[in-house]
Amino acid sequence: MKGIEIKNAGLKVTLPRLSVLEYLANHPGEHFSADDLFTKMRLENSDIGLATIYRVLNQFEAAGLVMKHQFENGQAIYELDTGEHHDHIVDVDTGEVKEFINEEIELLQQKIVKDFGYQLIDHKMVLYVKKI
Amino acid sequence: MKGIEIKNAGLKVTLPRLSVLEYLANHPGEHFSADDLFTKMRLENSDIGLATIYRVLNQFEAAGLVMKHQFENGQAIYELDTGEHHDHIVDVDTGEVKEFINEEIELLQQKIVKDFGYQLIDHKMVLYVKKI
DNA sequence: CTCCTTGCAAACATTTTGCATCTGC
DNA sequence: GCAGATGCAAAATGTTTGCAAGGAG
Repeated sequence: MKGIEIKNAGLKVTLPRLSVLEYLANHPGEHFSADDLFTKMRLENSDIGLATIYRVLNQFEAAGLVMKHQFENGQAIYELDTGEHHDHIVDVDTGEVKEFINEEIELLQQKIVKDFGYQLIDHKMVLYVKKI
Repeated sequence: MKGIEIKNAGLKVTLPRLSVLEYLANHPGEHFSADDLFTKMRLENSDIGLATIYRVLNQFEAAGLVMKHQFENGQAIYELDTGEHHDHIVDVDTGEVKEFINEEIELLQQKIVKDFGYQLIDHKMVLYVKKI
């Protein structure tokens, strides 16, 4: 069960928190808005509230359990943080999101910020694409 | 004057549109939210409305005159589109935004999406940094 | 003169917060 | 039993839209 991760985050192990974490874990590689989760979790089982989903996602993000993204759609998108860093490809026609990683680019980014006199804390790269 | 660019976008050359475009042109390399523009333009001269700023910025974005960005702050940020593509470095402590471009990364991005069977429409890279 | 544009206020969409109730430990 | 968590409704935030009045061509 996912209880340990929640406890390690300093949070009580409650049903809504477990539900959110398990829902995300059961849908690896997928990306959900808070409202997506609300609608789908309501259908599947629970009587969770939307405000709780927002609160829980924020707590999980602070704890490093989930990642939050802002693509161009206005609403934030969440996914489980598996620890493996990756960037995103968004199909502008379908809205489909895929993941990728490229070591060469990662190294170039380090070099760029060092040249500016900074250290890299985080980064975000999104490629907007169409099918050929 | 900036009137020609507005006319070329198929829009009437009006005072609010001129004011926004000139304000951006007079502050090159800076990045503004709609509300930033509203507040600062009200102070400087005009009696422009916030809704007009949003409408004008959207029209200018569609016309390719300005670029719109979503960093992690919730509100959209606009800057003049000079035609020279660049990416962004955001200092997480100060909020300061700098611009950079790296040809090698641009080429790698093309290669990545081609390997996925896509064509690259647009992309966005933001490096979040701290001073060393 | 006509159509497009404006400013204002109201509507909207997303996210956060206040509060009484409920739950995990 | 108590501190913390929940659901709901209300508030807050950022952006868009309806509309009567104003302005460009």
